[in-house]
Amino acid sequence: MEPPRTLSSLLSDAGWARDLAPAERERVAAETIERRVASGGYVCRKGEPVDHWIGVVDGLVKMANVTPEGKSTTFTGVPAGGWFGEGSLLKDEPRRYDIVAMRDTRVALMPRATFQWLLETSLAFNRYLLVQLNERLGQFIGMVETERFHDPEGRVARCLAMLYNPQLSPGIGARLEISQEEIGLLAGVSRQRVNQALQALERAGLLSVEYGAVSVLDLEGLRAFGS
DNA sequence: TCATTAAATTGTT
DNA sequence: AACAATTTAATGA
Repeated sequence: MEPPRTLSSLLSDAGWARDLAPAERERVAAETIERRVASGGYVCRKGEPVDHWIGVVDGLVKMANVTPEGKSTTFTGVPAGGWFGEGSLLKDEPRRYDIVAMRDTRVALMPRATFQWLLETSLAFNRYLLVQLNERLGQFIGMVETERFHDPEGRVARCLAMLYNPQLSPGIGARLEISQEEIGLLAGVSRQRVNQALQALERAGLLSVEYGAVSVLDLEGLRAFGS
């Protein structure tokens, strides 16, 4: 049923690659490499120089920051089909966050030079980055101005709305492969609470829960839930 | 292909 | 946190 996720499918499904000429697409594919990261491993670490724009071919990663005392704060997750790191790449600064694989994951590494070249030549690429930056900004503003942090339903709803973004991953269907435990790690909620919250959100008609996955039925409803 | 088993995930307490 | 129930994946005949 589900086609296997590959580097080439990630590149062909990506919204920013749609308008590329065949030759341009070939160049991107030739210069982008794939790397496996075991569950719990670092894709990249805070403070490292930024040499790549990174896409998630398969799996799930989280952007997090750990204090020396070991307390970790997770900012957001990136599912298969998502790209990240453009902020540090554009500003030419060291990596600001740790990127940790939440399960066995394959990532695509696009060299800085390729990124720059796309930035200068592709309108679709610029549009994609604009939408992505704006989308993130909106989500973080929502997090700041909302008081709903404390109830699990709001946190889970917000977390899923951030993960499932069809605007950034047009090829992705409504189905989001993620376990309730992983949602708990991202939302900062216990797995049990995630379970309860998902059932409540399902009753509200916003999503449907499946084994090892959830299907988003009403993205706007999810976003509005925490506000 | 089917039956059995192990592993992962879910739902409840 | 612990437990049972359910689903999926793996194995071998």
